[in-house]
Amino acid sequence: MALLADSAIARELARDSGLSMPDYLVLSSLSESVGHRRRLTELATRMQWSPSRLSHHVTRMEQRGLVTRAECTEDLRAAYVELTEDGWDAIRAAAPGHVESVRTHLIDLLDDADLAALTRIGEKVASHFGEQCLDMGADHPDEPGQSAKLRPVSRS
Amino acid sequence: MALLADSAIARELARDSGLSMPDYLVLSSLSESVGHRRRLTELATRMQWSPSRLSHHVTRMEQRGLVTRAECTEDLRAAYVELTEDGWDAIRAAAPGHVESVRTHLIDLLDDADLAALTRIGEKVASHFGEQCLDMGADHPDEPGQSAKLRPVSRS
DNA sequence: TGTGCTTTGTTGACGTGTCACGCGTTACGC
DNA sequence: GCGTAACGCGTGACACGTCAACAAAGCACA
Repeated sequence: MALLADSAIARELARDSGLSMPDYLVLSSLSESVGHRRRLTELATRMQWSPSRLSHHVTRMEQRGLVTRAECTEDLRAAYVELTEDGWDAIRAAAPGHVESVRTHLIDLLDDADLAALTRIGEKVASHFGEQCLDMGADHPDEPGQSAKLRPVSRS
Repeated sequence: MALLADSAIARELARDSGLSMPDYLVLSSLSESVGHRRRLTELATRMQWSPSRLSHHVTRMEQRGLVTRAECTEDLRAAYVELTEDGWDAIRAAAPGHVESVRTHLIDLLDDADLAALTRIGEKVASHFGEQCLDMGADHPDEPGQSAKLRPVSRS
């Protein structure tokens, strides 16, 4: 079910933009942040990732030139992850195709009742666990990085 | 949503039985098969896995003594995967706790309408893709290996 | 000041999964 | 039969994640 959709969407993303799904999520989240940068832990909690996971992934993305690490003068333990030019280009190029892909492989298949049921189920399961999957609001919707939320879509 | 449930269920499985989710799936599928054995490709298609993935995973499970490879005399290219004693013990020990876990973390949270919606959505998405996620029927329900289908559960 | 706890992040080992490729076997057209 | 294509499987390189251990910086408090 969702797994099928997921992997198809991921494949299309990789094919069309050379980005993996995690790449996309990181770039997207950074692109929504002030100054296109963010503290590692902050980004990790925001994305519900473990710090370790993010650190590993940032390392890989750094090697491909999509992001950089920058040190934080106020707190010497901390580190910033920052979008590079290439990273910004990449996410800008990838976003439209990706949301399109999500739409055709998932959203458009379902009617309003399905979508409602889906979000309802999501909420139940989420609240059964520790919650905090709520939203914690994007503070600077900058342009790309549509989080592909499950809200109904006004089809043309 | 499903991701949360998934990982919680996987964690419990690992804690209680030392099996990973993929381990469980392989063992479960084998336990439902005639002679507790199956051709690699056959098993792979049945599980919707790539042959490569299954091969890798069987290698790992082989090292832990859960399954064995056996050669196939009719077709020398082919190979069987076979449940060992230990593998059979492992799946038998793990199954009840696992279905219980699925129940408490997913099924029991949802009412009938939710479950109906979930299967409906699943079908839509599945049929949008190549289908064949239909059933291809287990040919020898032997005992364990409950596939954790999304059918409503008669609660006591 | 020093002592110990917390926070932040990195690292290594390892399990898992994909993709591309190679090798031997089988099937098939001629 | 014989050449070739298709099949079944294994493998290596690499991406992705988790877990546990660790280092360094901040912080609290006597």
